[in-house]
Amino acid sequence: MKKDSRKKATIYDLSMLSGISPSTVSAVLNGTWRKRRIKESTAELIRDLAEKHQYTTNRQAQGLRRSRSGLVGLMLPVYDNRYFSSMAQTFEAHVRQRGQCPIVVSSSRDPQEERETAENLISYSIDELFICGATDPDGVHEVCEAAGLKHINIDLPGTKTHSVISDNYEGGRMLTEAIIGRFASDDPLSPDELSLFGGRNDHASRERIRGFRDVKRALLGADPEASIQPTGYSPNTARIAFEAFFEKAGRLPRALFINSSINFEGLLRFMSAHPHETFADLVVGCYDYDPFGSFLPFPVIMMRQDVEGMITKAFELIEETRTPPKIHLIRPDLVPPRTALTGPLDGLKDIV
Amino acid sequence: MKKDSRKKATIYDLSMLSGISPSTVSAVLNGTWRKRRIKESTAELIRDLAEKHQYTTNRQAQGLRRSRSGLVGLMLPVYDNRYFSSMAQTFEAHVRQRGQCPIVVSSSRDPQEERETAENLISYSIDELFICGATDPDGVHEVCEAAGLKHINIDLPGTKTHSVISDNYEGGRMLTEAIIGRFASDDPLSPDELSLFGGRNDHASRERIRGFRDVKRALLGADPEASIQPTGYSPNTARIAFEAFFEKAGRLPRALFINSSINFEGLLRFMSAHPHETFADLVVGCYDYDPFGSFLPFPVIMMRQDVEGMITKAFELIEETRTPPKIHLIRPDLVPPRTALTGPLDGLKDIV
DNA sequence: CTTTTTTGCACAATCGATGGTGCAATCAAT
DNA sequence: ATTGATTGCACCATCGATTGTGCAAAAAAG
Repeated sequence: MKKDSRKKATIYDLSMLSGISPSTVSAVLNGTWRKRRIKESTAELIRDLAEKHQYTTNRQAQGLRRSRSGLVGLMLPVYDNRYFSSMAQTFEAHVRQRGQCPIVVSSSRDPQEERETAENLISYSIDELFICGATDPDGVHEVCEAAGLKHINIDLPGTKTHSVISDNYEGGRMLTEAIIGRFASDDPLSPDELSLFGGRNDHASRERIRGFRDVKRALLGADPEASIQPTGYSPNTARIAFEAFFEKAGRLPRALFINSSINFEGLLRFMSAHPHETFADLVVGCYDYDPFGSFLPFPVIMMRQDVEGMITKAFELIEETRTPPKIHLIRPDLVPPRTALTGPLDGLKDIV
Repeated sequence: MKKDSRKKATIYDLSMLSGISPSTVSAVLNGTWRKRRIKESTAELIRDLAEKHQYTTNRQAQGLRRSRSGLVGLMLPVYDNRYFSSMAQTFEAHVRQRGQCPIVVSSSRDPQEERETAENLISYSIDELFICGATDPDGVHEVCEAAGLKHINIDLPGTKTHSVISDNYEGGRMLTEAIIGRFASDDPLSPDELSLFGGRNDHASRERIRGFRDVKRALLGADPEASIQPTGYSPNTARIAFEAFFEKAGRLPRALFINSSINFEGLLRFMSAHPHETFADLVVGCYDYDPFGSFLPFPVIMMRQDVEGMITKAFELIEETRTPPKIHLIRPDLVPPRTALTGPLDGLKDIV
């Protein structure tokens, strides 16, 4: 019946079978047939044939001809935390809704890898690229620009194209205020009892730290230099920093501002090596929301970045290439301890 | 200098510029030039020119010709939990190491969407597909088979091709034993004090439930039917089930077996509506590991599925198409409360 | 019954890379 | 010097879909 059920049917196969020219078959199947004045009955015939032979268009050929692929890319630093995984989840939903195919890749926060990954995606003629949390957004920009690829920065800003990021300064302020607010006025926090851990020398960290400092100075009157410990975005370096602090001070600070949930995992590693009592009076503020993190045995205040808002805004802005690059701030939300928020998964239907 | 720095250079451009034929240029750039007896000096010349003009091969054209794309696909149900996000992270690392390009998509546990997603990926001529946690693996198999695409099941097994999954029965047993073991012999658990929540009618849930029942009967002597509540894989249906139980019984069971971290989030939602005291003597066993979940204020025993092991095995088996389909079990690990394990992120280098 | 207009479709070039084949030029062998 | 082998590369068809163009046949206008 079929020539080789193993090989996919092409427009040429359908052309042979129907005696209709390949170009007409193509027009019918890609929807341009009205414009080409193809008879309704011919179209019908071809559609039936296509269905019968399970025709699907070869996207490589289509992409080659059209020089676009229908693929929309999202480049993430990593997958494995709730902030970035919800970013991927939300992104997917948006792209699918537009009838395109999402493709997500990670680039490990390595500038070199970021550029290579972009090159690679470009070689597949992706239509748009969302650059999320890139260490060197402008480097990636060069690559995209050279290929005429629409792109936009998310989470960490660049200077060469629009960026949609959290309002990290405001977020830093809110979180710091909330942490300090947890302490009663009869037992107030002293400046050296509130430390910041995690992050590195990127825009987000700098802004959060700036917010932290401003609020700390305003409310506690001082901000010793030693209370800031950027440890990079890894659990282990954070753990080591906590251990070091503990060694030196004999205890943890009463209050911690942790720069990301990844760094928070460093605190978990520290915790597993120490008894409960070490954390009896600890208050943690964490920039990033993780539902389980919110229910730990001590008060954990979290900042939830508005992923849905950022993605939505990014989709609007990626079209906008006439105006000069701008940074768009999206306000994050303060999440009180013991709070279970809904997420992108809640939109899915569930079958039992 | 360049004709249009906006359009990427092709082998024809390099051909024009060098006076060397396109086929020779192609051979040099794709590495087959020795086989074609191209002079070293010619190759050198072309390589230099390619470098100078930032040539990168057009993968669509290459894919069209070769009918393979260099893309390796991973289909996930969802991104947004630590099990699947670590799956994506680990998968990426493996694919990159093989010099291919990973592409990850999610299909929302919807059989229809699973098949369409597969079709879609196939139309991009992906080389291999890893089908993870599919609701209808055999449906996806048909699609892959028809296209002659190598594929393999992970996490949930199919009957038509090899599957690599957790040893859910053993895992269910281990977890149930561990939960029961938390209760002292002077205050032992009664059968109706241990309930299972979450999961649906899939292979993984069934096996875990079977393990749960077997151990429960062996150790506690009975297993009332009502103690099993499959709620689907959504936080909210799980929350509702907890609420319902609480309404009826006036309290939660002393011990819970929760079928996945997604369902565990349903417990968090329940918790946020109830005071701490409700959970004072609760013991939870959760199938899936989440580092933050491990540190909640009550004992949480978790099963970590061996993602690295599963991916590694899957890569081995995907080549193996001669032997009849088999299910390969990978043993998960029991994680005691308050344990922070390292994950795929720990392999990345970190720059501060 | 012509001429003009419209309808319906076929033809052929093109996108960029690949690989089988063939043909000069160079070199080795007799 | 003639034949045969080897080297080095160009030519061209091909992968599957798209799209500008052209041309008959049918329909409408005169």
